[in-house]
Amino acid sequence: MLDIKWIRSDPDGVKAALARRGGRYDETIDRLLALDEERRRLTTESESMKARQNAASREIPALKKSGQDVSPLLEEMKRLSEQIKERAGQLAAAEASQRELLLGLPNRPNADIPDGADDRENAEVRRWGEPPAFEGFEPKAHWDLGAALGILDPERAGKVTGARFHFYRGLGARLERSVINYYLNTHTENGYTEIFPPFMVNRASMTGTGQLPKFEEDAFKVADTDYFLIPTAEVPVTNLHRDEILEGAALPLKYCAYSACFRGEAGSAGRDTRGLIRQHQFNKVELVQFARPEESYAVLESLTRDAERVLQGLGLPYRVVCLCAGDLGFSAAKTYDIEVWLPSYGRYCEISSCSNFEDFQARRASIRMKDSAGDKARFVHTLNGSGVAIGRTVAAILENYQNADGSVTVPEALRPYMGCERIAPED
RNA sequence: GGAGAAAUGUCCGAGCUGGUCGAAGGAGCACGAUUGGAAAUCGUGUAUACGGUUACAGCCGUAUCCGGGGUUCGAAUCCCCGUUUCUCCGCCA
Repeated sequence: MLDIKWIRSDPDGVKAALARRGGRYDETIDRLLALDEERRRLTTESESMKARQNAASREIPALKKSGQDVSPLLEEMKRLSEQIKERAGQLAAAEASQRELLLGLPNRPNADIPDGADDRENAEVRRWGEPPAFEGFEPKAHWDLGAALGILDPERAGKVTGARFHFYRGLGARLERSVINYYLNTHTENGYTEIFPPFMVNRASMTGTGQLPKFEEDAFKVADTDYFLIPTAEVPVTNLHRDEILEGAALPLKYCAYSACFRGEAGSAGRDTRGLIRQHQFNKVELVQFARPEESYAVLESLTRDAERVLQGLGLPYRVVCLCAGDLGFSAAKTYDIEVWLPSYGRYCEISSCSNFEDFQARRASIRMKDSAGDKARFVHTLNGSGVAIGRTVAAILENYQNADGSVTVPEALRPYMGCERIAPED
């Protein structure tokens, strides 16, 4: 949520900043300003009426005590009370409309990120590792490897549930579990506190991190409740400190969390229909940090490095790109995507997204900080990044570590978890 | 799932036969006095948000006694709905 004071004091600056995203927000901002003026007028009016009412409330008992007739005053107050109620209704309506418009506005992009309309204009920041050569054979896609090895079974998942779900089997299931454990262990050894969150959250939490109200169609809602299946552990973990004032000395708070993630993937019909890349349910280890505002961009750099660390540990080639303004997510001010090399796609493919939300989420979720008791509380900056997606990691391991005979070599770092060095076709 | 009880400021805890209650009292904390220093004692102070005004001092106003609605001239106090916690029963991993 943007600060209404900023919008009020610099509407043209807001319009210019949001225009970089490519959407049209000028009209919303103009409506917001008009509504804000109306809201403040109603506030002033109703507050002065309430002041009169409160004054009378103090007079009435005294007048009664001295035996005076208070009925004319009561008559006046009855009328006033009705006017106050009328104002209260108007004010509530104005506040609700204003909040709705504010909640619908995306975050302001950081001034330093590149301009651009879509992912073609993202800026590559660095690369790590080399795509494998595959001497003497044509590499297979992970879904073909998975079928041949008997470790991935989307067909039966289609029967049991529906499209975009998978059964993992045998060493496939074990590989998924090993990657989760390897990631969590790496991050907790690196100073992150492990969280195992609820996989369903309420509406306030979904609003706090920015999934609602605008993107309700993307979420799975549990029927007959007000709960949503989480699209990412970012939601429960960021909302862990909703409506709290954090101690400045404790910042940054660093959390990592495994969760299953559930996404409707509305609007992506026909994309990535095969394999593990785009599923309604997938696993992810997420990194979340709560930072002092003045440190948040340094934290974004270190958080991104922390996410990269696990790919380096697995020896998977990747690159880091800085998203251009047009490709930026709704809540983010700046985002680095980490893209892993996927031979079947013949290109780098998103496996992690590390973002600084500045105070956008903190304002929605009311997460503040204070250095000492006398200080005025101010909003923290929230950050998160996948550290990293598990299904896509498994896809990348299968494809990058495949051998000419159809087997897959287990990366060194996973062998203690897997208890084997190779995944070979079942006899 | 059923039946009861509860939710007050940083904490504990009054008020809950509606009226001057932002809210007694205590603890804690801060400052001051006392002391060679400390403990004890005494004194003073001790919420947040928003709006207005102003010299960023301050002052004025509004809101906040779990959340939301209602009754009333007036609600921490009465009524309704919800949430959470506790106790008992049921059910279970």
